[in-house]
Amino acid sequence: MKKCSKIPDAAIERLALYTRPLEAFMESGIPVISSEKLAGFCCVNPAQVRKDLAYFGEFGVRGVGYDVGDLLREIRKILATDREWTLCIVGVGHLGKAIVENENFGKRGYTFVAAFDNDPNKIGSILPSGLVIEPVSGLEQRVRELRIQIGVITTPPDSAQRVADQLMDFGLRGILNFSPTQVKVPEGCIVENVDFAVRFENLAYYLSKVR
Amino acid sequence: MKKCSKIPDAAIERLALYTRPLEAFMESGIPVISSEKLAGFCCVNPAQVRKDLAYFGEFGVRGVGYDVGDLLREIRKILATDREWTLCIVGVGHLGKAIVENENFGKRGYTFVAAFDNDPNKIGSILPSGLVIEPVSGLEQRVRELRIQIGVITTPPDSAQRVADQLMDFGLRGILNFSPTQVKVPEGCIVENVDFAVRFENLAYYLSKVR
DNA sequence: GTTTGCATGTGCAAAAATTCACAATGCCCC
DNA sequence: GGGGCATTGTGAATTTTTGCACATGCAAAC
Repeated sequence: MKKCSKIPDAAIERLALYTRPLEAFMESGIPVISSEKLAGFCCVNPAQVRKDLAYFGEFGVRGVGYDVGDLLREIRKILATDREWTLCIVGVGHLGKAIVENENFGKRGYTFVAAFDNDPNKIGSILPSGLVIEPVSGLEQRVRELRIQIGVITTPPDSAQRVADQLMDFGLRGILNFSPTQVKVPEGCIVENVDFAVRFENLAYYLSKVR
Repeated sequence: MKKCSKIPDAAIERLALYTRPLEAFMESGIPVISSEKLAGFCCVNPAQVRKDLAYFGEFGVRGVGYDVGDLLREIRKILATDREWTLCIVGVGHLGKAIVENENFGKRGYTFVAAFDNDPNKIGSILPSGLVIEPVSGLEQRVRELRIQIGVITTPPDSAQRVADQLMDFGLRGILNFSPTQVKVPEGCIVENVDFAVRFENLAYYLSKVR
């Protein structure tokens, strides 16, 4: 196992990707998988799979492959998705609601414990999941008392940075920003900006090239 | 201008990113921007900005910078987002609805012309945008008659690939897949898989490293 | 018209990521 | 219990991407 070498961001990204087919194999009762097969499902090179895993340890058996259950457990340990994370969401528009309700999220144990919005018409109403929409003014108190670790931002872009700054002030360290702005955070905090209109723009580019 | 050199995917991704601050400058009436400033807003290296643009032409003025309006127009031309694209969505759950209604999408001229679902309770109901939910059985006819170019998949993961295959059969070439499976498409078709639980998993990883 | 200043565009070097290719090694079968 | 098979783990080669550093060229000032 390598120790000090820096691990590429892309490797972490792929690690998450690998879990998807692994989960499916788990359900189908397939006990063992080779790097070649797994790579096939994820459209990557088999050596890539092995190298990505090698950053963190030796999880396979030579001549055999990887035990599906073990590997899944190991990857979850690496990604730290084997523990409970408490999230809150700020901005309960269509997208915000969809994310809170998303079973893909929920199934993986990312639990939203609070939802905030500034719209007086929304405050007090109850989401299908049972969460009550609270005013943003209560952010500080709630973040602290619920020990919220991750803030998901689904506000309009012009409030995104402000909300992020607030959340950070209140002691939270991780942000998932869905608004189409690059939110910046100080050293020691982490932000993932996920502007998925960008994906559409890429698609448009590549589509305009073919044919 | 380089001609035959292959353009990195990451460059295309960043091009889309650059438009965000550019749009903001546009609104604020800032007429000209330097690669350094723009890079700052996007958290990249100024040389990177210049190089990304250089793949496609010379858009700046030496000693001055880039005209905001011109550059925005040029990037949109490159990304092919200056033209109208007709989209449909398959799977109108929370996420599907959020995407159709998303103003960030709508604002950029990506118009959904049809929405499909298999749930009899949903079929016939009208989305806030005015779109009527149609049965998936009508997919072929509608894709052809509306000349739909891009399919957005927000079904559960186990139907994603099947839906993609159908869409492709019906002549569509581009797919934006939001379900947590890697959808595969034949040569000449393009798919963007956007599994945003992956972003959460990355966040969890990096959060577990700090402190 | 000439000079000065400044930001672009780009060749080249450095760094990073990916892929190859093979030695290492555990399992299964005889 | 030993040999062969299959697949891992990994050093080295390759490819790709990024960043530096500076020559280039435009504009504005004088």
